[in-house]
Amino acid sequence: MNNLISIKSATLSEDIAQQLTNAIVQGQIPQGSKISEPELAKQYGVSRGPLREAIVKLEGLGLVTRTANVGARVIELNTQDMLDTFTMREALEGMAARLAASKMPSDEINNLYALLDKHQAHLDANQDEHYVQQGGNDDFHLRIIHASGNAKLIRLLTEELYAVIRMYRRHTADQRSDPRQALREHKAILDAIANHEGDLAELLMRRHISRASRLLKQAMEHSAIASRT
Amino acid sequence: MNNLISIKSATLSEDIAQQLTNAIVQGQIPQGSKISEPELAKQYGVSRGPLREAIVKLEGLGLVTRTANVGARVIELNTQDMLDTFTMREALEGMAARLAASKMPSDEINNLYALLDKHQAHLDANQDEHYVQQGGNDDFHLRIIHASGNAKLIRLLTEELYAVIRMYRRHTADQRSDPRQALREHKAILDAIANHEGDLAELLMRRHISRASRLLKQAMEHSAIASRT
DNA sequence: ACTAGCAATATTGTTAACAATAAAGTATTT
DNA sequence: AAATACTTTATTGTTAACAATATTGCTAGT
Repeated sequence: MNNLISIKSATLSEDIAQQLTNAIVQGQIPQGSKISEPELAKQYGVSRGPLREAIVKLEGLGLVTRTANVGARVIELNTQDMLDTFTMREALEGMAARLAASKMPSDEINNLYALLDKHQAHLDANQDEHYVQQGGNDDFHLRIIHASGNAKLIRLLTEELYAVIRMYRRHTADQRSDPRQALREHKAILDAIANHEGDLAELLMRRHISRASRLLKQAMEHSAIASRT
Repeated sequence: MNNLISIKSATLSEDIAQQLTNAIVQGQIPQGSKISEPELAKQYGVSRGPLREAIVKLEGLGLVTRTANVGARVIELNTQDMLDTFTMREALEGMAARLAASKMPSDEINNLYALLDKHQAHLDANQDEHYVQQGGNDDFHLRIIHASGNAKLIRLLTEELYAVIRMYRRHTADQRSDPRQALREHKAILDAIANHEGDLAELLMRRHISRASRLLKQAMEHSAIASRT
């Protein structure tokens, strides 16, 4: 069951943390469910020590909440928390776009234009398929974040907040997102960056995320996730 | 030695994490020093289990860095990391000020005006003493952050990033900060919030933090901290 | 004298047993 | 029959011993 992606990390604890993160983000461990230490330890074939360390890490990532002498539970997605999280994203990725506009080397800008062309081609080819934000190295947002050159910002967005964001994206399946509109916005942001217009880049990135957040909100309110409370 | 503030938490791990955080922020455990598990365990009178959990938490707070099979080291403050951190603060606290401008109830606004008056009185009384940003409930910034009403933002700023920010503040002693100027800026920010001018509040908060960051940079470059590398 | 390889030591990672707290179930009382 | 107190059970928190890795110090060779 766990032979999906079994990356041998340097330490068991890291390995388990990674696997647990994926399992939670992908919904294999359902929202609100209790994390039983003995059960999971047996399931992953480790002792409770490394498993507990992993749980502490997940708590830091905001994927589980722990209460003393009771245990850990997987968080439950709800509209308010999503809105709060995306407001933070607005602030942080907006700043990332601003920084990128002043620092991004021209060859990387060209790479990004090429990436957007690739996305465009993909959209033209697969007419109806809803163009998922892939989350890999082809993710426009990740590229902008890295281009900010701010190590702390990069770590916060790509390591600490990213898991939760991915969770929201995945569980709502981005049904109503309009991929062509998103791509247009990406292009506008990149144009601003290419022209070294930091103010504009920040503004556009904020609007882009704000719009995504509104769409997600609608999707959540009309889906089972909201009513699962 | 540790009877300074020995808060009995529900669990040993939390307790140790709190004590270690304070010890690092206040410099009792020096920057760059190695965290020896056996040593600290003996010192705090606990076994290595809870201590390790505490270290994992501190890693999440960015106070220590860990490498597998080698151990944990206290971070070393340096100018670049400080600038990166304060850039994030600009984005996040700027957003907090914007949100506060749209949400803050009028009685809390009055409370804050009273607080600033108190700060003013304190400055008038103690002419030369450099008005430390106290970090308690009297801290203007904390009040604005809480007024944002964004639970995720509050947690991030006051629980995850705050320890490191306090560390920078303390280790540079804010020598060159001009408390009267800072107070004027606080008043301007509060005015904007009182008038529900979100854009302005955000702009002013960003400038305020940016200025503090420039001053800190100067202080660090002319102090022993920068040369300790 | 300096470098390279090896042995010894100490530290971290992991495990399993023990203690303490909370949850569940049962019995007893009103 | 319902509610409360108590007992039992299971889970979390903690400890101490064991395994594995990295560092240190020594020896030998050039």
